Amino acid sequence: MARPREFDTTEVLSKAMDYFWKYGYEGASMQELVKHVGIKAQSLYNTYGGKRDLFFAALKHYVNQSTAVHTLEHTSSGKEAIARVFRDLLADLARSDRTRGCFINNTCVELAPHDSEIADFIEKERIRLERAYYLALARAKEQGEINERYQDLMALARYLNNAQGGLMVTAKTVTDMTVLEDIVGVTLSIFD
Amino acid sequence: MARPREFDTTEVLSKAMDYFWKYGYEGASMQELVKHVGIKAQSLYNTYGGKRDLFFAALKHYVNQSTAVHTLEHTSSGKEAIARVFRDLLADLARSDRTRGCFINNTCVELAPHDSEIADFIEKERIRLERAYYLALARAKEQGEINERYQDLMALARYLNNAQGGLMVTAKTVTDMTVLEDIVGVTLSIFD
DNA sequence: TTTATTTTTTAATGATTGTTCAATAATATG
DNA sequence: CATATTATTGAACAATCATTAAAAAATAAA
Repeated sequence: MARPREFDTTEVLSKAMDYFWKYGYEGASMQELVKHVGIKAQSLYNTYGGKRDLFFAALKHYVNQSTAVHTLEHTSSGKEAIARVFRDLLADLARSDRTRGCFINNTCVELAPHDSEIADFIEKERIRLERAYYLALARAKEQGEINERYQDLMALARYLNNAQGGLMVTAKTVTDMTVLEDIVGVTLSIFD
Repeated sequence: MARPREFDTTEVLSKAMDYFWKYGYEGASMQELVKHVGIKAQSLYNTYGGKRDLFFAALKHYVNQSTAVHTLEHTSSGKEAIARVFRDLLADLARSDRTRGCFINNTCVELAPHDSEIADFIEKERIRLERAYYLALARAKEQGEINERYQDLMALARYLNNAQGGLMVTAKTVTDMTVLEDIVGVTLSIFD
């Protein structure tokens, strides 16, 4: 009935995500982003709406392709699941560009204070990760992997979530991987 | 010899800090900032230089008026010094606007990847705080306040610094203070 | 009081911002 | 093939951006 789209929707979204992830919302200009994603401005506005809509879509795309929750849910040992999340994080930080940080955290810092809808989305993501940590901790407890002096598993989950978020911010300026390894080492020492 | 300045230099700088702290660098417009600080644009440019110069000056002003390092250095008990830093942090978060977060952390997220001079400044600040934590931990160790299974005091200092940074990011979306209290509780439980 | 120097004021600068207009091109269905 | 519908193209839009030009105002020293 009509002319078909010539680009892959999620491919362009992924490129837009890369750009916003690197430059943030205010730091990104649509004219530069247009060059980066490889389609013309009008096509972009037709398919995704305005800048904020595209940004929000990119943010949702980010959480869909992130792996922490999946790792926490699909590793049988609770303690090992948590350790693996942090191990994977360190491996990523050693491999890729550390300065990009976590897109969710970046957005939390930049936009959450000025966009309540995005703030709500981020808070729900935080709770989703918190729950995943909690369930892994509950499994760990059943398996006798939790030191008895820690009774409040929800507090532990929040603590781990916080450490993870902190790590992605700390990694933005730190060049020495030892710093990040030290942080993870002590963070996970509560299991010893 | 010449016409005297009609405004207080550090007073205006403090107002500029408030504005940049709230809106970030890219999110802040000079025309709005001018209204907020109460002097005309030309006076602003005469005294502080361009937008980035003013922002950098505001950031330096922020670290000069921050209290964590001072608290760590001027509390005799090392353990108590560290506990007090986190207690003060929680009190601040309960009292004032949580969404502002920490100006250094905000800037670390927004600008560190694109401005190496600012990244260097932030990294030096991180190291300064890390050292303050380390010295407090060394005092704590002398006073027998450190569990013997923790030998690497620098790793502990980095861990505490990371938890503090994470807390300021987490606080941006969290409305329930219990979450933040849980985080601090578990973070400091390594001393038990 | 005159002069030299600097601040303040008002208005404007060119560049860049996000977004859209108008025209052309490409498809599916009738 | 003709038509309806949507995608792409290239140029343009008003608004806002950081910054500054030019003139008036205020002071200290001569």
